[in-house]
Amino acid sequence: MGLIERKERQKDSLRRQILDAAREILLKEGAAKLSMRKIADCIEYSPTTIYLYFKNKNEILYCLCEEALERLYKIMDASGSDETTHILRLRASMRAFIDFGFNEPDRYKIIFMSEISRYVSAAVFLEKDKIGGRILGIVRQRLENALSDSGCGLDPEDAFQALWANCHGIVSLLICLPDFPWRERERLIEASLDITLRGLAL
Amino acid sequence: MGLIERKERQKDSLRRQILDAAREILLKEGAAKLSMRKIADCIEYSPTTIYLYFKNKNEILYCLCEEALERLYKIMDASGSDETTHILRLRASMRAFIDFGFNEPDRYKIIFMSEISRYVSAAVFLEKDKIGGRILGIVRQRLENALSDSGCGLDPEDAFQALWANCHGIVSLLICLPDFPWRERERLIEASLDITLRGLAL
Amino acid sequence: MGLIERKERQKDSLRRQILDAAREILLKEGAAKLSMRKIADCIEYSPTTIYLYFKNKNEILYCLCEEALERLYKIMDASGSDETTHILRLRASMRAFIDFGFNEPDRYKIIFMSEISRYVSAAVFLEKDKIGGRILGIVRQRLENALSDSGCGLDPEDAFQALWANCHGIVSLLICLPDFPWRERERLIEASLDITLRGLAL
Amino acid sequence: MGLIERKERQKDSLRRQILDAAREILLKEGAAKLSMRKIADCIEYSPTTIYLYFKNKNEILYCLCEEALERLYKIMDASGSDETTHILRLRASMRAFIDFGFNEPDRYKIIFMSEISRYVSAAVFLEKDKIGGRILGIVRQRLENALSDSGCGLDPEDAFQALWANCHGIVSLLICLPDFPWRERERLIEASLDITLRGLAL
DNA sequence: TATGAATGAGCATTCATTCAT
DNA sequence: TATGAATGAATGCTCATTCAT
Repeated sequence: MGLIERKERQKDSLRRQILDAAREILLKEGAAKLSMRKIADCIEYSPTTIYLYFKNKNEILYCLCEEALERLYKIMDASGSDETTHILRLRASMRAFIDFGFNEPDRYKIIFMSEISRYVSAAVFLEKDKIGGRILGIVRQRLENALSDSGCGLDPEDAFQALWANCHGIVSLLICLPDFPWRERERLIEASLDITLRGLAL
Repeated sequence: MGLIERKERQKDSLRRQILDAAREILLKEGAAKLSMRKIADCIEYSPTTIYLYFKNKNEILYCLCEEALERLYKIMDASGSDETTHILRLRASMRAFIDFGFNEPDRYKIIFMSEISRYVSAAVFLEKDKIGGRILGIVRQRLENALSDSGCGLDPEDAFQALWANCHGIVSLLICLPDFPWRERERLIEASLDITLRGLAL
Repeated sequence: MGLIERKERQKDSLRRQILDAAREILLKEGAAKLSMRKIADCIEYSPTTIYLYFKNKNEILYCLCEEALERLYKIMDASGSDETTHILRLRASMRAFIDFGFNEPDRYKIIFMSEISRYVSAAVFLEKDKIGGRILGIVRQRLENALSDSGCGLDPEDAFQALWANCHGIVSLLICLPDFPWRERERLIEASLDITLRGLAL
Repeated sequence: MGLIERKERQKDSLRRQILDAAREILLKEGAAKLSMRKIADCIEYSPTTIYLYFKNKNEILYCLCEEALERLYKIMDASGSDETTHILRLRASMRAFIDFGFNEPDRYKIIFMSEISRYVSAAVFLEKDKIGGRILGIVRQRLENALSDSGCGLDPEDAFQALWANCHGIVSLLICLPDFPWRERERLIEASLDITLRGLAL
């Protein structure tokens, strides 16, 4: 392997380290505490060095967002693969979405609840073949399948959008008001899924 | 009369200006970017002056939240008063909640979607007789009434929390991703309400 | 008593209140915590009002210094009146001086150890008939009496200055380094007086 | 050599400038008025830069104090080495202490007369092997030697503390009230030393 | 006599970023 | 490729003081 390639690899590697550090800080200390200096300390390079790999802090956040979307995609894609009916597969992907929100709230927040989401996720969700579009596509497809099974007359896109909103609602509300005396989480999620799916006559 | 009253009014007015400026900044630039100086610049007073009207930054945030909650309460309280069944009253208050989100997104965001909610509204939602608690109480009561009519076995608090989350989901997701090709809003809201209420067997 | 006089009295009275408040804060919370606002709060007038009675904060400190000097004078003047020999009277006034330092350290500091001392006390100590001069006069006289009794050949002014410095040394050092493991205070003071007086052949 | 060394020197130099500026301000305007900004203005760098050389303001104060103490130690350590008796060596170190006060009043004030001493030097004087402790140790040892020669029954620690206070008294009083018509300094110092040592029966 | 309103200057500290090397 | 040095802008907040009334 030639010199150039090795250099390229090394370059990639530090880039990776930066993103990993940034993500770790983000997940551990929250977005407010994520600073260039902290990233630098973490990777044991000088803050200046980071600017050789990323234009600025925002670009790092942008990349984190992309990563988070990829992570969500992978989870959604894997969800429900061993389920036997359309409805169960649909339900599995809704669960996966919600679980992602609770298990990795900072990633969820960066995708759906942060400043940056306005600039990043929006675009990414608009087009079907972008990663955001593919994530939605999974759920949309399963919902369509389930709906066509059930023969109920609901418009699939109406249904999909409402369903997505419901899933988002439960995650974002609990994240925003963590101190509210919520029902035990597992129970609440299941109740919510039950209601939504029954509402869709599924 | 006369002088004192005028002075009082002037004092109130600057207080108002401060809150208005703060709200605007908060919603335009996010909670992290809201600073006393920025408020001061905006109202064209010195930062020091703000401290004559508010003890500190937190008090401003608190007031913003309180104001928004009072507005929401008024709306919720008035909703559905001319409806004839429990279900219709319930549906009316869900609509009112959602409409508030779309008609006054700034206020909605302050209550349910900003980081400040973590410091302020939480407490306000915890206690039944605080304003947040009273807002929720309206919906909770109507839901209970409707559920007891229907005789379905759902736990009312489970149902309430899921229902709240669903209402929040539709508002917050549309606010967060305004560019997504949503179904026409009215149609989407109604579809969502239909689904949720049907899911509750109402 | 006429109106003018009464007004004068009232004016005096608020002036007094201000000084009393300032002194209290000074003694209770230390010089660093003495602020105009705090004085105002304490006397339950607005900060602005203080400026009707004193040009600025410095003038208040100046007055406090004068007061402290008067207090010290009174103490010194009363000291040793029941003692029967020159030496005992001298020793009593040295004790009085040192005790004043420890009992009222903030007053002592304002006279001998503060910024303001540079501007106030200096002048006040230069002239014999100013209060500072009169304080020193008491000790100086007693020392002279004692020395002339003893017939030792020391120059009285040399002796006086050394003696004063010694008294100041013990107070100021203990105030400045309060955490040092000093001998028990009473014992230390007496030892120091013993040494000094013996050094003067008294 | 060359580059690194030069850089090192430059780095040291700015550190020095900061400390020098801080010392100057501290002594000219008092500890309360010493601010990072003022230091920055003085050295014509931005306030931020100071934080590249010192963790925070306290560290600067600490360094100032340490430096001054080191200087005093060096002087005390060298004092009286050519004297032939315990008493003369003791007297030489008292002179050295007093002379340090008059020759380098800035440093003396930092150690013994500023408010910073309360936060910094205290600790440094408490432990025998810290620099402050070592300074005192020199005098204490010489005094003990002299006392044991003389066979007088004074408690050595009592004597030491009184002696220290006396030396401090003469320096600090003359510094505080420079305009007072003091006896010629040399004469006054010697008179004071005579008195103190005679008081100790030495 | 008293005050409410307002301010400019100041504070320690943190941050993202730039520049010369 | 990497960095050390430096900075401008920002943060929340306090204080002594002024001015018009």
